Amino acid sequence: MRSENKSSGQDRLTFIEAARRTQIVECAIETIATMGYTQASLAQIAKRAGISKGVILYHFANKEELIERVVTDIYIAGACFMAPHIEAQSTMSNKLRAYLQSNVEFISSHRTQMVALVNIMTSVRTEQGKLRYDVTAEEPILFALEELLRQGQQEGEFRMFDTRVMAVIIRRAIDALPGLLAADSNLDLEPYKRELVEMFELATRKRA
Amino acid sequence: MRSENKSSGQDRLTFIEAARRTQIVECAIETIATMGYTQASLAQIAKRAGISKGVILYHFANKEELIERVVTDIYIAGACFMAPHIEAQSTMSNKLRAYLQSNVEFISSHRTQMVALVNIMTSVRTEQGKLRYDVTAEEPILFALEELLRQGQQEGEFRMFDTRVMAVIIRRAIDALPGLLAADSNLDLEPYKRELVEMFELATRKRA
Amino acid sequence: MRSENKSSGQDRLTFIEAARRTQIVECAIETIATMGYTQASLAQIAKRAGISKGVILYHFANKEELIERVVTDIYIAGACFMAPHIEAQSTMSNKLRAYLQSNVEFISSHRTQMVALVNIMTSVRTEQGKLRYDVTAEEPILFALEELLRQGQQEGEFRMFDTRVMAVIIRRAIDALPGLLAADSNLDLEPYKRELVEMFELATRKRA
Amino acid sequence: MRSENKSSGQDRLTFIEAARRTQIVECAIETIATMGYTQASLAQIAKRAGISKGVILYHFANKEELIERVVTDIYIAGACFMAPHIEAQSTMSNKLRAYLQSNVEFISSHRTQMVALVNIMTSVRTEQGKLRYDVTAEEPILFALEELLRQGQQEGEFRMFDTRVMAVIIRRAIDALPGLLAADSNLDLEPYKRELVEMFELATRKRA
DNA sequence: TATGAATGAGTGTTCATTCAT
DNA sequence: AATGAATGAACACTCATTCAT
Repeated sequence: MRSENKSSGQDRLTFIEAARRTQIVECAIETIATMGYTQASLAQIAKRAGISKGVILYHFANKEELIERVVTDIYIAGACFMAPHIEAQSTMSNKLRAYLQSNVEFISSHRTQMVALVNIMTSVRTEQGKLRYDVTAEEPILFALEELLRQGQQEGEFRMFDTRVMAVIIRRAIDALPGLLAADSNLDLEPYKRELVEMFELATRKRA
Repeated sequence: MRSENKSSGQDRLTFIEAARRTQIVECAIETIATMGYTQASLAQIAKRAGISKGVILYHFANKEELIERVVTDIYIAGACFMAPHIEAQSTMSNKLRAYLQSNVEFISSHRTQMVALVNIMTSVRTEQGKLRYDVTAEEPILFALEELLRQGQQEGEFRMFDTRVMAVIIRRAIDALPGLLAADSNLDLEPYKRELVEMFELATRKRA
Repeated sequence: MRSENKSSGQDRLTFIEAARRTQIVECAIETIATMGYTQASLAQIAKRAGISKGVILYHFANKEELIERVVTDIYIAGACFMAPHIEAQSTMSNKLRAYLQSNVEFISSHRTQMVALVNIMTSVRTEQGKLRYDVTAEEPILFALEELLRQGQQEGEFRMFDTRVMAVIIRRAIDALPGLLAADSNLDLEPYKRELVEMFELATRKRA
Repeated sequence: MRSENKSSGQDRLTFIEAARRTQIVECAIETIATMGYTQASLAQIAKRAGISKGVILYHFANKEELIERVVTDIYIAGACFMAPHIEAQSTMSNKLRAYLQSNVEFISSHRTQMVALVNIMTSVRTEQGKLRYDVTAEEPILFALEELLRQGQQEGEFRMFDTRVMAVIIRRAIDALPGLLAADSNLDLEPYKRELVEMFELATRKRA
């Protein structure tokens, strides 16, 4: 098992081990998306997976470790999906549009994951009571977006707004979508995509 | 006590009863803001109030009722503060600016309450696992804002965006602030206010 | 309840509270004496007391706090029993005899308590793995005995042995008795008392 | 493996098998000495040995069997060290002195083992809750010492004390040392050795 | 010979809630 | 109007043990 004897050389996981971990992560996502993080006890997750509670703690040292894995798995999937779209564009305003569009598309095609993710982000707290995975705490993500905006300003495409404020608002606008999906899982996100693109083009472009 | 024998006469609460309820609500707010909703057990709230756990459940039928009171108290205070500012304006774009400005000002001057509120909004769930007090679930608030936007469109001040989408994004942008305050309680909100006003003016105004 | 709101002024406990605490402590003692500390879970103790597990944790913040109470209760009872016997003697060698005799008598008349106590002393460990209540860690007790021995040396009654070593051996010799009782609860301790008195008289007295 | 198919041939163990068993026993000793018996789970022992938990249970039928092996290994080593010293003496009082001295020396030179042993002796219990390896339960050891004392009395070297009581006290005095070492692993045992020898000579010798 | 995987009973602890006083 | 007492279900987590490979 991974968490106990990491001494076994490489981090290469057994086939079966990797499969179990994936299965558990998926069941955790479904459980959290369905019942909310607070109700998603290990017992509930195990029940959904059709395994015993102990199995989870065999593969993950903690509930914390499981949740962290859920979060990073989703983040990585999102980044892998979005990156090519953004890099394919040359101007910064086109990159911003690609950022918004591909992000909404990813959310739209990964609804369960996104509902779970937002759930986690707004629920899990550190021992000091601060949100553990909050957008505002997700510095890397926020910073990358700020960087894009800054570059757009330097190259004369964007007006001189406060990049931190704009980045926060953009992330918040995007992160609203999973919440909307949680309330109505059949919601059509197309209008949101169009509107987001237009709105932030208007809000960022250099004034005439 | 209120919850059990509200039939036994008028809805007028005893003086002492009202005071106790107010005190408990305030302590609940402080506790939630400090430790997060999940850690804010009745025991913790009672401890902060210097009373026994039972007292809370004497004045409120259950924890749910207490939390609901916390939420509505804060909402009412916010609405009372914002309304005059908005009504003082005649054009819809000025009303929107007043909406944004007064909302940020209220948040800035009620930090503890706002942190608690956002905490509740992102934590409390119904039995079905849906967020109980989410912005998206706060139809009245969202609807009022949509109404303002719609009227601005009708009067030719605003361009023809999707009012629901715009309303959601505006609310999300504003609701980001308490989260930022929770992370850094000394944060200066002035730049956010300025930027929000400018951004949404750009995003809503009729194109040249 | 005591552990939660110690704000209530004096440490005066309710009648019923004190009774419950006493009852729980007694049941804890019986359970530990019967099944050993390791098996004496809160569930077992509660079962023996005919109450729910939660009641114990209502009256004692921790299992740790309960155990500490068990230990100090027994210590205090022992000290209260032995003190008058020792103080009644004027010479130090007579005080040592009174110490040994009264201690054995106390053990003999509090068999269950003593078995539980030794059980705890040899089982409970700190987070660093050291015994929490070991004789060797019971400095006050050891120190008091050393003091008696030292005074006996100063007054010329005892020979010049290492007081710390002698004190440890005396305590160990006495602490052996509960273990013997645990193995055979009907064991007659009289011979032990006589022999202990004689042995340590021979071992401590000034050589001819 | 040994426990299951010991019938399938001689009791001769494979080389590799013997080595593994020795290694596991040593790691168990270190783990118990370091963290205390209660914390010394199979997982911890396996971790220290760099092997999987299952290996231990492959070589030992259960935890109990492993612990028993730990205990007997240490006992045998102690007996092998002490026996020659004792047998080299002709008078019984000299034998008693040799017994005490060689025992303290063995303890002093096998600190880890002794700490582990005492840990086990004071922790492991039978299903009925009695100590499994307690001194008082170690009849053979106690009996051998009693025999030495009895012979000393018969040959007129020792006074007529109760041999059982004296044997218990001697064993308890000696068994105190590992506990002292656990608390302070650099403790110098020389004073203890000298004092023990003198004390028990005074306590056992025929009165003038 | 060895291991990774899984289990299920058990641990101490928290908590909203009930109820008699 | 208020409290102290009690409850029982739920929680994350630990552990010795089993078993197929």
